[in-house]
Amino acid sequence: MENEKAFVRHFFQVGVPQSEKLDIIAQHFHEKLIDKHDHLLNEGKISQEYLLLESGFMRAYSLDTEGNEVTTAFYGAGQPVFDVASFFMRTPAKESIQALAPCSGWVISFEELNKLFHSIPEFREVGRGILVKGYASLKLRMQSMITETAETRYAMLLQTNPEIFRQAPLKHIASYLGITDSSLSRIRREISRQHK
Amino acid sequence: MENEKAFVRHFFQVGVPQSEKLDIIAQHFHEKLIDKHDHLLNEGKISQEYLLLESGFMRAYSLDTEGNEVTTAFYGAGQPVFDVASFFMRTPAKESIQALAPCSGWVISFEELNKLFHSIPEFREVGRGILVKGYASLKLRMQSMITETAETRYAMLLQTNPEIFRQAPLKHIASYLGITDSSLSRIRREISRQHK
DNA sequence: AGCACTTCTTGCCAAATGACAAGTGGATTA
DNA sequence: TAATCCACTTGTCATTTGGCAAGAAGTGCT
Repeated sequence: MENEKAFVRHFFQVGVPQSEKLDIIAQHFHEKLIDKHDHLLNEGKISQEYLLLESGFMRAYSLDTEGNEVTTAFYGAGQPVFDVASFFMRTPAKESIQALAPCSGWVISFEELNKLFHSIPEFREVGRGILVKGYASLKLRMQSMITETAETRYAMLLQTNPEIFRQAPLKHIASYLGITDSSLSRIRREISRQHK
Repeated sequence: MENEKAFVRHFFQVGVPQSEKLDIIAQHFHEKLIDKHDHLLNEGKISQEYLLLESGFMRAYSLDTEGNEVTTAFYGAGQPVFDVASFFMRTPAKESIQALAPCSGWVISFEELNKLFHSIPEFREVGRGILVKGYASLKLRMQSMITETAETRYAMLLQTNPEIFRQAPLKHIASYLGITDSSLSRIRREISRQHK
């Protein structure tokens, strides 16, 4: 049996308990390696691959009207990585997805994923859950952006996602938090002063 | 025939062309009227109703840590209205949904909606499309929050969703834009000066 | 009509953040 | 090794925004 795809099977095991169905699901995923700094998706292209990231670290980013990069998401091992709008609506992506470390994972195409959704009800429930959770966390982030200061947002990110700070340069984290890298640097100085 | 449910049928007609399937779908929706200022959903409750708004105007809002209301969404006629996370994950809602004008529409329960999703593939495609579009527009809003000034966000909202300004008080619009009502007032003054 | 309440504006000042430029140290590369 | 680039910090100053309080105008209720 394809024991190399243990990661894929494990990922869906809670939602799809039956081993035979897990087999079918796992069959449709293919291994994917991405070098550091390489892209899974480029702005303007249509997202073709739904990736389950087994190891490594990635980020999504887009360009604002002045051409500055804005990091919109970070992805660690164990997370699904794809551009929701581009992948499901088959429209050109408004952002790029890039590896910040050497990455390995498993991909499936839109057509294959849809086939599985149609043939395995539990699998499409998992798929919907992934969408809904992404939606919910984006909403939380928006809420935090509106109601909290940059310093609080920084402190919370550091507490809840410390791995981001080990893998991403501060300028990416700054734009993710909605501030400039200078401001982030000042915030860090203030916090380090308080901790003396 | 249930011609009173023409709105529901029309809503799904593009995604579900077959009249017999539209019949089945329409059968599962029930009429709902909401008085001005009344709630479709209260924070802490589990969202039970997926609403298609036929007429009226609504908003979603939550409370920040200091107890201030933050408006997170506006809904006009023709839009689906529900708390994605609460409805699909069956968890307590983090926000409330309130009518800003007398509303009428059509609701379906989680169980009934799921039944339809499982039995009518085209219908679940429409359902996914609604989710994905909501996700995409929330992402756009986050991008705008990060890269644009409050004045630009105001100007764009006024241009793209002028109906909001006819139906919602400025304080709701302000928190939706991520600023205080005082700041919004100042922004409006500056813009009106420029237009002289 | 009268009263309370809400909405919106405005002024004043403080705090947060941005823009720009310079400088340091580390990593990479020719 | 030298040159270059990148990440991060820091300083200065301008701009944006918030907090707070007051007031005008409109709305709704009794």
